[in-house]
Amino acid sequence: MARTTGSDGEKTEAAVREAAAGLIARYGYEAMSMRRLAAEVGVQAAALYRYFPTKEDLLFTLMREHMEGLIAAWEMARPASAGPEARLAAYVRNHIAFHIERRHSTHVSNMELRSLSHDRLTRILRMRTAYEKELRAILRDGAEAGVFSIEDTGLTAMALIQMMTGVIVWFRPGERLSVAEVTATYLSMTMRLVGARIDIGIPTAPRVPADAQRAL
Amino acid sequence: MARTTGSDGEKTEAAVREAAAGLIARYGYEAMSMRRLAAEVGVQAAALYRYFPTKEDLLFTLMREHMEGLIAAWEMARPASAGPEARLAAYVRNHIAFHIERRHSTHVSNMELRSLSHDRLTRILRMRTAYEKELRAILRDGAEAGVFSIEDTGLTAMALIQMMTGVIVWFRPGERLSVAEVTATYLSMTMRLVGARIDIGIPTAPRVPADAQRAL
DNA sequence: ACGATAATAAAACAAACGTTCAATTAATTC
DNA sequence: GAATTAATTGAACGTTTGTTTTATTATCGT
Repeated sequence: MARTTGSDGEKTEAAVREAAAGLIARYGYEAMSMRRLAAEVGVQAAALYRYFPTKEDLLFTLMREHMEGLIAAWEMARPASAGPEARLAAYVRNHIAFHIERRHSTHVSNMELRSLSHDRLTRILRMRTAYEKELRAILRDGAEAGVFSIEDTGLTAMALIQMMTGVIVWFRPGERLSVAEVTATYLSMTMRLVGARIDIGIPTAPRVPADAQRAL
Repeated sequence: MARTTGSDGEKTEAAVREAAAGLIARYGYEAMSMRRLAAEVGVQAAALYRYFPTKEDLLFTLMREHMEGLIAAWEMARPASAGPEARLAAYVRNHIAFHIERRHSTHVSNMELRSLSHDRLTRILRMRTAYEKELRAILRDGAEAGVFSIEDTGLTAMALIQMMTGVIVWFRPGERLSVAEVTATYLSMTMRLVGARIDIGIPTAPRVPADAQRAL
């Protein structure tokens, strides 16, 4: 009734993170009890407190690492120097790929913000704002360069992000559409939405050519 | 310690509904206790059970009435016979207006589905699907008539709905933009997104003419 | 082989939860 | 004005919650 054979702190902590993201995504933060989480990991509830002082610490860790991962992914994917269209395309591709790959933590980071304390909420929102600022900069540059037609940069950025993040609500891998197909379609919807004239770079998608593309 | 002067069943029930929508939207269904809700209404927790047998019944009632209201609003707003552009414009206007007006119940209906029992979840999703089907029909008609350029009808419908519903996440009345301005901008973003050539009907918005509208 | 430490189990805590029940008073009906 | 019904209170029930404490065992460095 104590330490079990083969137990390893790092592995347990990783298992807790993953199980927590899954359970919170499915049932919600408040609905997930520490005992249920412990059972999912195959451990007693008290063991969780060796890795996370409180339940909220666990939630905050998941969110912080999600946002850090998102920003890091964008910094890797960001083109060093390119036109607004190419930068926007890179942003869309990175955003959709990241959010589909990390569905659970995306759900957590988007739906459970209200369960954070004021300070921690502020810190997460700061990261989010920094990430969204990148998109606004791209849109502004494109509008000033005359390659985009945008009425309101901030509003367009929010609309695009909501649209893209919404993928995780209905997308299930292995159903009608592949990730590449979804990404390609969202890319052309984005380009049309911002008023870009040409559909730059859909090279990754071996997709059936669109039946009606006259507007471009 | 019993019936209070001036107490009225109908008024209390309405107050419970409204307070519940607000509390659930702010703190989440699981985080809202029946005692907290009762305190908000100015009543004891036991009194709530005169109107709603269980907490989940209350949640389901809020969601069902939200969806019924949304569908009813669309049936009122739907043009009897008009082209796809006008029908799409009506859909967008109705959707945004309804969701901004009923921010709280929208939040509830979108975020708390997982707290419903299987049967009730099915019933709510059925209503939602019926509502979304209207949009898909408009998009399909427009694509077939050649006035829209759409790659994937279902995917475009989901993208539009996510984009429009997302308004409630950041929009706060009385800030930078008015409802009319937001609606007008979303309308033209929608029209561009579906590849419509002309921007039919933005007559309701006394907006500063967009600085860059070259694509239309 | 052994001491130190890492990892866990088991039991317990007070607090909060949804819900029920009997008692009590206001409003309505006849 | 008495009888009936509507609306609510206050107290209580058994569970479940997040968390703490203490004891116990596995692992690792030496």
